[in-house]
Amino acid sequence: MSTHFIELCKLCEQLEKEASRNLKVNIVVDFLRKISSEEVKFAVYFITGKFPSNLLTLNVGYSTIYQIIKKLSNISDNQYLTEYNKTGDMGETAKKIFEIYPPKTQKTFFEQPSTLTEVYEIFQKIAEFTGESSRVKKQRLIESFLSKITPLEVKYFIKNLIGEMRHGFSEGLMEEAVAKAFNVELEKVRLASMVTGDLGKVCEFLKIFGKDGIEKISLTVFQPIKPMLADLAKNPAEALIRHGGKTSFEFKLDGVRIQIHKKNSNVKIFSRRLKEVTEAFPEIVEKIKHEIKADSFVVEGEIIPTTKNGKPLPFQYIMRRYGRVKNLEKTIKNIATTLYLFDLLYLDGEVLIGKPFYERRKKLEEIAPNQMLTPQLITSNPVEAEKFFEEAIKNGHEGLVAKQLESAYTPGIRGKKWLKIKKVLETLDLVILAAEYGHGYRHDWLSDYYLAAKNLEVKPIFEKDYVSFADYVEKIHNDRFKVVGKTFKGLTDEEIKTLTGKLKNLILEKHGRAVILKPKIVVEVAYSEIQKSPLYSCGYALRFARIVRIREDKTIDEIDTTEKVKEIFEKQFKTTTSNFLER
DNA sequence: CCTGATGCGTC
DNA sequence: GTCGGAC
DNA sequence: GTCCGACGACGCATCAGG
Repeated sequence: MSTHFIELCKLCEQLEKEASRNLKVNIVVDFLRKISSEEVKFAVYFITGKFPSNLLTLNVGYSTIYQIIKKLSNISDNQYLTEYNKTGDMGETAKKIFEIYPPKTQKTFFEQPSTLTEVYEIFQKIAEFTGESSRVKKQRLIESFLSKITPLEVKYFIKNLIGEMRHGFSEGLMEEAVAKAFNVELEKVRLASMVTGDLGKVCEFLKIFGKDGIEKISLTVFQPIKPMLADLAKNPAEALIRHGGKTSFEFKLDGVRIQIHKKNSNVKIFSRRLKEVTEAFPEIVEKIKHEIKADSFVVEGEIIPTTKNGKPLPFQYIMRRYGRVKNLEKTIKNIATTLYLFDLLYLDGEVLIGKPFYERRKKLEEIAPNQMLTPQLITSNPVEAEKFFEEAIKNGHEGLVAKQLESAYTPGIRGKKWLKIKKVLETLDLVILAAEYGHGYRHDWLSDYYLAAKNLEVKPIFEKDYVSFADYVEKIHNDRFKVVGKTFKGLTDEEIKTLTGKLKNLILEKHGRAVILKPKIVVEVAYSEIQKSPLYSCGYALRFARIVRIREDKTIDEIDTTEKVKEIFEKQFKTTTSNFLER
């Protein structure tokens, strides 16, 4: 017996209205129970709005869907914008538009509503189109499907294309629902989800084999596992307290997190989101083959970009290597990498994720050469810990990760057992030069802010062509300010609401959902790093910028300058890699 | 053959 | 990746 | 303590279109 997509859409509408998590879970539990084993995994994907990334890559985004909605309903940009502004949600907007302007179709009489299987097949087909004119093919397929279904189905089909459900029910609560639906302990569901990377499959397994089916799921070589995550701690001392007085500290390295699976001479490297990236790192594969003394294993670590003699380079460099298929050999010559391992999850037939961290690390030390391990310090002394932290920073790393010695490798339940401690940089005082209306629950507020520093060398760029909105904003202000980033983080909803009111009085120009402002509001901004920017005209951008507070006490004459930004950028890597960066 | 738009995945 | 809000 | 939904910069590949 198959389930209709419209039933699932109605379920999602209920989730959207219901605030209580427990009730949301119960609604989904009932749904999962009555659905067939063939379709239950589709339900899991559609409700959470996420397909396992190794399963489907749609290559359809916001922009394509916007064109489709416009074409099918024949509305103007302004009509769309007016409707979108009411909710800030693309699916809901399409639903409303199609209710008033239904797509012209040749609807067959007696057409049956689509089943979950049929809808999934559409997604599969969308993903399968590649190569020449594939974008048109994807678009046509979506258009023809959207013209056949009801506005409510359109809403959720589009939400699934984008992957933003906005009904407050995501992976975490879905795990709870699955556990409850099949009478299995939540921890077991989470564990199974972690080792398969696919909660839908876990659910299917439970449907077929019943509650004992969960015991059959365990870590397998070449089946990537979801990585254990870390919580944030302010400083090493806090980490020590939270870990009960004694803990293991490791350098926190700024690269890409990877897990490496090996069986005999076969090696595969997987990313944090379980994508295979073996091709991009042939030198790592060789190292693994020759320098680790074991036949089959799963290890976890970080690949960071380095100079030839192993000094860390800025994060941006690793991205030139990551996922690359073109000019791979040449890039390998220019950007070296260094592999650091920090965990061992499986070794020669034995699954180790249930074992305490110190034991896994000990076994890792037995099979891997010392220089391949992340530097570690086990201590109960806050002073020593602080020194170790300073050492990490001095060597050009991000900070430390603290790992409770007794902790198993688990998905994020019962408190995160790993804690990251990151270096703190001095904040910058910047002016808000433009803003954008937000999306979803923030659609009524100017919640995304363009942050700019004072530009001392005022050389207006009237003759120069601007390429980006940020460039245009600078031009409006005669280049007196330079944009160094955008942020939506740090203010409370209440502060955003108040600020929106103030900003509305400063509007110079409106551009769609963006506004250009008189320079007036000064904010103190924190960030984790200053990057080289190919986008902003001043050449620098803040990484992970967030507003610390609004500086009512400061005027725009007192904000920081682009010179200061440049100084901080240069200071960041001075100790380790300045020579490399200058060439 | 080159360039800009678009989407994906890393942090 | 980081943050605030809600349960 | 946990989960969720807001969205950032960057670098790559791919495709559309001149």
